[in-house]
Amino acid sequence: MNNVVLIGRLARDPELRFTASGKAVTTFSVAVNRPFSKNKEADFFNIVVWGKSAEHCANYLSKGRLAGIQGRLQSRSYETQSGEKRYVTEVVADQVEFLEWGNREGQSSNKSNDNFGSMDIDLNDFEAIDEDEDIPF
Amino acid sequence: MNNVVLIGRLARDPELRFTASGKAVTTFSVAVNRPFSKNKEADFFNIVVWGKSAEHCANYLSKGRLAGIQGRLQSRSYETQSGEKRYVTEVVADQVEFLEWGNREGQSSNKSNDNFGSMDIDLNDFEAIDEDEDIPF
Amino acid sequence: MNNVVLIGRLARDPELRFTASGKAVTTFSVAVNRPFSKNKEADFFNIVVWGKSAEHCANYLSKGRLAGIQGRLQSRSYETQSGEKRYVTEVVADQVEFLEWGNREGQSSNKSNDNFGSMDIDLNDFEAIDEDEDIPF
Amino acid sequence: MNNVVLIGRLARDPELRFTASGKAVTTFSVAVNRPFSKNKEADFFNIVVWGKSAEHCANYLSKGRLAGIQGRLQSRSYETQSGEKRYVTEVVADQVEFLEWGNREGQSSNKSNDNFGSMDIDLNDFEAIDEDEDIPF
DNA sequence: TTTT
DNA sequence: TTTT
Repeated sequence: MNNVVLIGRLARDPELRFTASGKAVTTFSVAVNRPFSKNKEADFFNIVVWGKSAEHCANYLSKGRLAGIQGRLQSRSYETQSGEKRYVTEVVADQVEFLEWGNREGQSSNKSNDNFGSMDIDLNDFEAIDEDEDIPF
Repeated sequence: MNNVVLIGRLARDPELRFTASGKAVTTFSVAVNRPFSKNKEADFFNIVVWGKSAEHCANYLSKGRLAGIQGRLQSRSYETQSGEKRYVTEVVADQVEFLEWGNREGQSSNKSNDNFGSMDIDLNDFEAIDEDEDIPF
Repeated sequence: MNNVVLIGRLARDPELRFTASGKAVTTFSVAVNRPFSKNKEADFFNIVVWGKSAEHCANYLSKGRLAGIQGRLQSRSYETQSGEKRYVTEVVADQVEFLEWGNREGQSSNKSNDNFGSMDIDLNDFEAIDEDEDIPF
Repeated sequence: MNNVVLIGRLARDPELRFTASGKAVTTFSVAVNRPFSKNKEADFFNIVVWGKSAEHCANYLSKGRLAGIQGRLQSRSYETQSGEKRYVTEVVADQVEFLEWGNREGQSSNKSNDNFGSMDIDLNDFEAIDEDEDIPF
């Protein structure tokens, strides 16, 4: 059992990449406010989304937008350029719910929690990443 | 371990009551849309909130508002007027997050996920309910 | 967002059925103890499991066994034989973790949280149910 | 909303410390097996428990024991001895359920999911830590 | 190294 | 730097 649910705002725009085999992966950071914290403290977590949902996130989310995330916690290790082993903990999302909508330029509108309509997203012009390459946080 | 997280819209206005000992309890029903369901199917659940959070919900939530709910699942039995025993399952909320704000009369604005400011709510004029009385769904 | 996690003991043996199209569905009831409750109160919930996991549950779980359940809450209505409409809330499990193992006759052993090995289950001799027929709680 | 549920085995014995003001804090690492992973991969997470529950964990958990953990995800930064800023993500547990019991020396027995009986733990002989001192992972 |  |  490994289950995480977060609601928070994107701390930066999502980044969409592709594995060598063409699988989409989107990463972003989310700020989750602590309840009852007057000084507006937040925790920041790295989110990884795969597949079709990755493309939705890249297309519909942007910095500042509110999102609900359900997934699992994952620990991963990588080598630093100086040869050190480092450990990170991130959330691999199974489901991302857009709790706020708006055009990229500005004002948001609330159609959240409705279900997706059709969408025409263009998935060209994105950098490819190697399969199994480390997530580039 | 007993943990539930829901995001949905209030299907009706919340109802605030008080136990004989003065403890606040708010109940409402929430509609949670099923993902990928074009025909906009939803599941409806009864939510129970106790204490200070009950008062917040009564004051800030209303029909149609979007809320995030974290709590535990509870099964409860009661006698129907004809003497039958009936079982209900409801969610007892530990935490309710207001994902949409607006004045009671109408247009909503998005200040969600901010922390509470001060509030002046008047808790008079509410019906009392007996302590341990069944939740009146 | 609609997410439930429970840990509890089976209140009765699981029941495996099949839809007309051959899809496996297992139902059982689980008792979840309330924390800090000396008098051993428990909440009882109905669990529905579909597909391959349904077969695993029917084969490896039995009354009294401890299980971890992750899934989503579902509300469903049905007509009683006297024509009344009744509502039930149940948990549709995405994942069931066997936290206790043992042969059906008796003593349990703890190999929980290991991953599944191969298994040879015989799926004959089960009653068929109609597709979309109401879950028979 | 910030909610995590894990079931896993302790990767090492828990460590109990106290803040300057006398508040108990226990830390441990938990191994959560990935489902369907034949090669027995696991994710490892650091858990922090405060207060009375911290004392229960220190007293009843040990390396290898199975536990269910419910809490929230927390990001924390600290300075490395060489002056670098480092970020860690850990789980602050609200609730720890002991899914396996046994005496410290050896064989485990399954009385999990029962509620606590009385306990006599001696909280002397533990190192104090400064209030707000970094959790010593 | 961050969101509102 | 890890559990069964």
